Amino acid sequence: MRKKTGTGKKGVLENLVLNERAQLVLQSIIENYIQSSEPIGSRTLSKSIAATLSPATIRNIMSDLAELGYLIQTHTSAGRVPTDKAYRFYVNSLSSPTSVPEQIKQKISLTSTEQGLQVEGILAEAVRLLADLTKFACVVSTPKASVSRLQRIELIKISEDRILVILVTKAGVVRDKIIFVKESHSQEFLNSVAAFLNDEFEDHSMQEIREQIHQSLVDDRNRYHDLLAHAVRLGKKAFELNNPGEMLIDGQMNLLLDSHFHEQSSVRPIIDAFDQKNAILKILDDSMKHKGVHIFIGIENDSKQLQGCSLITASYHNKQNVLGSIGVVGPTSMDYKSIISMVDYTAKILSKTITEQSYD
Amino acid sequence: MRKKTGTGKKGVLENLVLNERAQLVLQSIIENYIQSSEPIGSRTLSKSIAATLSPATIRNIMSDLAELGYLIQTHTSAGRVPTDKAYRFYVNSLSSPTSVPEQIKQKISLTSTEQGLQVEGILAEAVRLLADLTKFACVVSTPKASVSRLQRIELIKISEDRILVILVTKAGVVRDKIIFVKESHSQEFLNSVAAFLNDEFEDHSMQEIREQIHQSLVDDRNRYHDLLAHAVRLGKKAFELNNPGEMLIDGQMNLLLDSHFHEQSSVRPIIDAFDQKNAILKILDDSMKHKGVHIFIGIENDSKQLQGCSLITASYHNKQNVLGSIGVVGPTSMDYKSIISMVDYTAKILSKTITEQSYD
DNA sequence: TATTAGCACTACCCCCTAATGAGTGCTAAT
DNA sequence: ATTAGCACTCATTAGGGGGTAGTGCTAATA
Repeated sequence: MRKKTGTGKKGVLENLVLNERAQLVLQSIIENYIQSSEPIGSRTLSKSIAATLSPATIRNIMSDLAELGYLIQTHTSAGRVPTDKAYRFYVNSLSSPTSVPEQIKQKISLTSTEQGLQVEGILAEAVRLLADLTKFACVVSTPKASVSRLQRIELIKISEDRILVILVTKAGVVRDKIIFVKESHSQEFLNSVAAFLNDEFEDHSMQEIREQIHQSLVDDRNRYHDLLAHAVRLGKKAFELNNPGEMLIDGQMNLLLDSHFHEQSSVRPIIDAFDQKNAILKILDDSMKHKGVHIFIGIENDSKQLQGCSLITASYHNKQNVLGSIGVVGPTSMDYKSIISMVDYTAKILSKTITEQSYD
Repeated sequence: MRKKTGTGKKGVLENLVLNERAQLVLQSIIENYIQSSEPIGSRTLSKSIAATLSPATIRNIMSDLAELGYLIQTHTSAGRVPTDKAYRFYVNSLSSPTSVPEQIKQKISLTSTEQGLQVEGILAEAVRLLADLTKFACVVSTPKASVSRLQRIELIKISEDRILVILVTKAGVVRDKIIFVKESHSQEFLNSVAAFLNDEFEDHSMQEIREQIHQSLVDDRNRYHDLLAHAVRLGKKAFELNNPGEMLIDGQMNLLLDSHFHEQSSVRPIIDAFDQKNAILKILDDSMKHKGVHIFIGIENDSKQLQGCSLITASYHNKQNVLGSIGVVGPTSMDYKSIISMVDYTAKILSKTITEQSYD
């Protein structure tokens, strides 16, 4: 640790703000480490750095940066490694959003819409694309059923006591589930019920529909007629909260094979987080609340399992609503600059593709 | 290599068939190796083996087995390791299908049907279950669209030039895709068309439907009336070969973490095979052709990528048809005995669950 | 004749040591 | 304020010896 000159406490810090040179050094360390994923020493740095500083000077600066919590050493005589705090500083200082190189841009195009795939198909392609591009694991949350609006409902008789419900939302998501009934209905009757529900509820949000159905159950009790009664009863079941919100994952393998995670054990908790889903879903949900790219670095994550990695997310939307988020999960020492721009660009293309598809 | 006594060439082999003792030794080596995944020496074996043989005797037998291609040595003074040929011998000699232990049986139960999930949901649960149980990667192929029979078709207007087609098969699979049209149709009109198609084609196989539609296109050219003409035209598009046959994967991670694959590099090609899908799909398809459990050991696989692993598959079915296959992908040194029984049992439960759901 | 005990030999594995080298912190000179 | 120089630390590497688990061969034995 570097001695501070008594009262002045002049070093790298003036009112706890890094001076320009220190910033340069820190930035340089980070970028070097991102590339090599090995501790950076003062000598190597003095060569690669733009400004001409001697190793000794750099050592002093590094010492200060270490004291401020931007760097740590794995052991006494090793080089320095950036902390999560350093990465945070780094991404914050990346004011200018780097544009994606033209050759990458060309790769980011979604063709599944031409094959007539629904939104989930598009999402699957997007997440695969991003995983291939970044060589990390990628996730995307599917549009939330509760906020999206009904396009159409279909009721299909499967057997005497089971009906297949198909819900299509304006956002372009198709969901199906089976409901169980006590009495048998003919397919014709189900058609009438479906027609009624479609007339009544097209363009209403799922949330709204649930409430209204619950309402009518009370209001219309006296002027029951057969169709209405059954429509309400079946509708109630059909619109019950189904799948709570899903996500698609791709490229998990990339994490295992990535050099930044030196030991397998450090990937294990992340894999577990993927299996459990909820921690990651929460992050994706949160990132829907504000526009633009979101960055969660290591220790900043609420979930312990994810504190060994960073997430970069961006929301995607159609004309009217934010639908979900797409993101990459990688080591804290990932190449933020390029990954951020890729996620950003992919999310934009995804939004564009979906918007074009559902003119809605 | 053991010297053969001149003319007789009597050792372990009589007419190229292993004598009983050699079989016992080989089996014991395999079982030991499956457990420890480390080369087996004559001394260790002489202790663990049932019959009381001295290490020297065992060495002689081992030498013969090595010469016959059942065993190899990693280096001169190391123990023996079974070859793929040995595993083949081993599984062939496993005549009696071991029954699944009761406590495992209890774990193998599919609850997704209670949650009103469609066949794909059930498959997803089955493959996850099997992956958790075996600690290897597992795959399942979804029911082939071409062979399954139509339950119902729905046409939903998405925009002026796009129609969402939903196909429900008797096997319980819901498929959706979007088709593009030149002229705009009202939803009412689409309903009529769908009604017509449903009347006409319910319970016909997809293959059949495609042929018949192509037929009518020729036959009915003179007695065109609007509905029919459009029904044929839309139907043609709707029933065009869509998704070529999908598969669900789970537990890929297990492979990376498995001790049998000592170095990561050996898993890489398998991962690639998962990404490309076709090699594995082919195996699953093949395994649909005959009943029971199928075993593909290392070198036996057509695909180079899969020659470092073994696959154990079993088909699942509903009342009438074989629908697809479920299987596990693991190291060649997996515990065949228990894995086989688990795959077998899971496939049976899967079939039972699906059959019960679609009484069809 | 089949089996086994004994023996020489092999090669990996583990542990210890020494040498290397990248890196630091401190101090004194610039 | 910067830098050169120096002593020091500690991970990594290479080399050497002992231990060990294994082999193949031969000769003795049942």
